[in-house]
Formats: sequence, C-alpha cells, structure tokens
Amino acid sequence: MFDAEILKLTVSLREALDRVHIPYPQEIQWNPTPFRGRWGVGTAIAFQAAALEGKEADVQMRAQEIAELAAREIDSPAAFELVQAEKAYINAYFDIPKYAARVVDTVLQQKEDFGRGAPKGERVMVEYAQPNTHHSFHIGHARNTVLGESLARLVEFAGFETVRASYPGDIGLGVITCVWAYQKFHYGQEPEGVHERGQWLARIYHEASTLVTPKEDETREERELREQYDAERREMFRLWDSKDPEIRELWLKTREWSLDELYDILGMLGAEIDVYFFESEMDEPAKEIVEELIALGIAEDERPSGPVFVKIDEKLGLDRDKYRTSVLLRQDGTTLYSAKDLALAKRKFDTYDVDRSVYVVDVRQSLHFDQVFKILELWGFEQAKKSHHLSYGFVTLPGGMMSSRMGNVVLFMDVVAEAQRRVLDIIAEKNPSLSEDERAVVARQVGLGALNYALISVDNTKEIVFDWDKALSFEGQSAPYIQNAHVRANSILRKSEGVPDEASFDYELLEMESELIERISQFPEVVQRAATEYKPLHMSNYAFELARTFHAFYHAVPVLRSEEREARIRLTAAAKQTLANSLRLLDVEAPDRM
RNA sequence: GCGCCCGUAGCUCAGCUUGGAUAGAGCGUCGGACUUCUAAUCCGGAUGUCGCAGGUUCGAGUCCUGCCGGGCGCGCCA
Repeated sequence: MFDAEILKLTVSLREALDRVHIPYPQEIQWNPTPFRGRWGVGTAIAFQAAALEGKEADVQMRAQEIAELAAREIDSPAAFELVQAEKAYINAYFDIPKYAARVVDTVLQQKEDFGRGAPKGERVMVEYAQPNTHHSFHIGHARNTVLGESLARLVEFAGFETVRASYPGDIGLGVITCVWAYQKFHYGQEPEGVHERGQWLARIYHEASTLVTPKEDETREERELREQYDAERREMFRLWDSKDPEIRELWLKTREWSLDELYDILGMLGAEIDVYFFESEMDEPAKEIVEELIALGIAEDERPSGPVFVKIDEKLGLDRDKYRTSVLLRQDGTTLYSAKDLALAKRKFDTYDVDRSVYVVDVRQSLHFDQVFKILELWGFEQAKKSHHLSYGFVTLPGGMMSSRMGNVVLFMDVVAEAQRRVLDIIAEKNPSLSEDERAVVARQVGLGALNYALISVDNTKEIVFDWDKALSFEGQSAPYIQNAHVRANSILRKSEGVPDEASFDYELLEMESELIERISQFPEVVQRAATEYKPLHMSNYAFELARTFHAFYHAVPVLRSEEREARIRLTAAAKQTLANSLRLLDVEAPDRM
C-alpha cells in the first residue's frame, strides 16, 4: 500500500550508493522489519554490495560499513522518519503519525473494497465443485469447494474478471450402477427432504457397488448373481449411450435429486456458480474433437482393434516417460474422461473467452491434467500455458481413504450439524444473553467457519486426516479466533456510539498500536499474492496474524477510556473492516456477536 | 522402472515461489492475568541434528544433485 513511498526510498538509496561509489545489484528488495512495535522496511542490499566487491574480505563487516555509509548518506524521503543501519541491514522506519492516519483513513473510506486490486483485464475461470452425482457430498468435496470458492473470491478481489464453473460428473459406470439399483430395488420410492433423499441415493449407490464387487470365497450362486447384475448395469449403460428414453428419464430424475443437494450445499457455502458444465454434455463434442486430433496427426487411431490415444512424450520429443500416453476413446469408440476434458477446455477457451483456466481437482489427477494441458498445447491453444491444476491432498479418515463406493465417508452435512451443536453448547456457557434467533445464526456462521478454515489453512499439497476435534476447533488458530477478534472490535464500536470522521495519530503510539496498523497495511499485498499464486493459504495465515495482533492490541491498549479515544476508535474500526474483508475471502462469515 | 507431492518442536502445521536479522504458530505442558472495551482472549517459561549426505553461495529450512522414509499416479476408471 506504500509502493510509491518505497519506490522513492529505493531511488534515494540508489543515489546515495552512487554518490559513495558503491556498486550494488539492480533489484533492491524491501521487507518488513522484524522488530515488534516498530513499523518499517529493510533491505539486505549491503550484503550483496559487499559480496560484489569480491575479495576475501569479511562480507559481514564490510556489509555493516556499507549499510552505515548508506544510512548516513541517504536523503531520506518524507515518508520515513529514520533510516538506519542495523546488523548490516538498511532499515527505514515510517513516519508513524502521518502514515498511521493514512492507513486508517484508507480503510474506513474504502470499507469492503479495502484491498481490492485494480482491474487486470484478464478473465479467469475457476472450476471447482465437481462431485459425482448419485453420490453424497462428503468432507473431501467440502475441501474442494471451499478451496475453489476462496480462490475465486481472491482472484476476483485481486482484479481479475472471474467466472465460477462447476463440472458435476453426472455420467459413468458408477452413476449408472446407482440408477440400475434404484430401478431394480427401489423404484418409486422417494424420501422427503433434499438431503435425506440425496443421502438415500448415495446409500443405494453403495449397496449396488457391493452387489457387483467380487467377494472372497463367493459361492457359484453368488458369483452367477453378481455377474448377472454386472451385465445388467452394463446393458443399462449401453442403453443410456444409445439415448434410450426410459433410461435417460430415470437418470435425469435421480440426477436431479443429487443436484438439489449440491445446490443447497453450494448455497450454504456462498458459492454462486456462474456456469454448470455437465460431463454428459461433453460426450458428443469430445467425439468430434478426437476426430480432429486424429486428422491433425496428434492422435493415433487403432480402432477397431485398439483405442484412440496420444503419445505425448513422443509428440513433444521427450525420450523419457513423463507425460506418457493419454487414451481418448475406448476401442468401441466411447469417450473417456481425457477426451471430455479436452472438449470442456475448448469450450472454456472459445465460448467463455478465458485467459486463465484454473482447475481445483484432487492430486490423483495431476498426470491427467498435465496430459490435457500438453495436448491442448500441441493442438495450438495458447491459453494452455495459463491453465493451472490447483491440486490438493485428500481428506482421509484415521482408518484410511474415504470412498463413496465403500460407503465409509464423513458426510458434510453431518459435520455441519455437529459443528453447530458444539457452537450452541459454547454459546450457552459463554454468552447466554444471545437470543434464540441470534444463536442459530451464530452457530451456523461459527460452525461452518471453523470447518472451512480448517480445510483452507493447511497447504493444498498436504493430506488432511479428518479429526472431529481438530476440524471443529474453536480455539487458537481457527476461524472462531478470528471471528472473535471481529466481535471484540465490534463490541468496542457498539459502545463508542459512532466512529469519529477523522482523528490524528500525532502522539506516541503504543507498540501494539503501530503493529496493528502495520498489519492492516499489508492486507492489499496479501490479496495479490494469494490470488496470483493461487494460494488461499496465504490469506488464512494473514487473517490469523491480523486477529492475533488485534487480540494483543485489545488487551494492551485501552480504547474508550483513553486520551487517544478518537484515533483508537478509528483504528478499531479499520481493524474490524480488515478482519471482515479477510474472512470474506476465506469464505467465512464475520459475526457481530458470538 | 518412471513421474508428481510430502518429510520443520511430543502432536498438527506455517515459513521454501523472491536465499539474509535469534527458525515461527496452534494444540499439549508448566506458571500467571477476568469488580476494568465479551477470557472462544492475553502474558511468560520449557521443548528443534529444519529426513540424511554432498554441492552452489559472503550467507541455505529456502536453490542444485544423490540417497532414505511416506503418499499418489503411470494407454481403453474418473
């Protein structure tokens, strides 16, 4: 937020070093100083300058000399009250009274837009929320959705035009297996309630999977029955493929039950999807595309004695196995996932005109996306280079992998219900004055927030072993901790009877005050970093740090009964706003009371 | 066999993209702080061969190479 000031500082430093004839590298990098209660930036340029002089000289000592020389010589820009050499670093400290007011004024003026980046003139599509239909939404899907939604909010706020896309897997042998079992064993049944019905369908899927999975020591009768069932579901898939009206209708009806549940959950998570692509819709375009790739000589066609595939490594001229071979069509000409993803990518590029395409999909599909991007490149799509697979590790159970097919999943709705129960218990104990209505709202905000934060505050590359107590932690590094900072700020503001229109920070600030101001001022940079690196984790870390700083401020600095009441009320309001903006980007709501 | 990811405090994890100031949090543990803006909080203590070995560098948790351990994946599942 002080780019201009820091640029001036860089220019001044360069001039100073030139005057004393010290060579230095082109790039001068400034980072926040690590000292508590002092607000400034520092650079390690003196080390590099000392090293440039070469020789066997003691770089450490020479660096300190250079830093001192530079600090003495520099014509310090107005923004900084002091430039000094410390441990061979050149540190510049902000003129706090002036810049504290500027930070706070900016936040209070821009409000929910504080931190928003300038328009970048690029369109990003974020694809997430791709659960299979006819299954149930479990905690692993929640990781995907929360990660995707947070990323979408970040890139949008950072200044990209953003399109949210969902790509439900609504067809495949698994889906058909469920439809088959519904028709054979449960036809005409339909439980009440969106989630009850969705979960019931998922149980049918699990039952059906068990029926068609070979058991150990099965008897001949069991085997024959299983093989008969397997043949029936495959026949149903064939009928689906040939657009049999009865099967299609059955499939659409049950699909809708799953989608109803998905829409409801996306609503709870505040994910407003702009475009739904369905896997089933990619089937026909995929076939056309494969023909084109064959004609272009990119894909090889061995039908009917073999499949259609692309030997990617060979096409790229690699002599090692890296991207391997991607099979696009089965021997019988039916499409595979790879072909459908090519069709989807083409539609994104052509119809939606996206410059960057991000796929939030679990890590098992890393090779698949590497292959898709490379084939798109071979095909001539420039955007393929700006396509990114944001992969994430699975959410597993202490006992191992979750699997809808095996029926051992932790359902998202169950976790949400438990989270809300736990929050209500804590409210009963800590804040009994809340009304019934408020309690219900707060339970949802805090319960869901805790869960979302737990899923987002671990690096996406890492596996999460689901643990109820960890996922629903309300203390320490957690959403409730951050929400509570917001509540405390709000509580002060409620009692302050308004926020003064302006206030001067022309007094000796306490350590925690300047620290809080510095932290707030970092928010816009964190937005940019999280968005351009596709890493919501940066924001979750920042939000926690900001909350921690605020809690410390809250304890150490009296606001309402102090000489500096006006300024501190404004600072509190700025902190509250920045906390709210941070939480929003993490897909966590910011309650006013809890 | 090949490819990708992970290995940091008792446990769970930040920090690695852009090498630099005593390696940070949370949980747990020990000790303190509620007549004072909500204690879902704060303050302080203890706890580290940053998987191992080399290399590059004035400087490596961070970059490079090899190895070890774990996970995932590798032509007709998605």
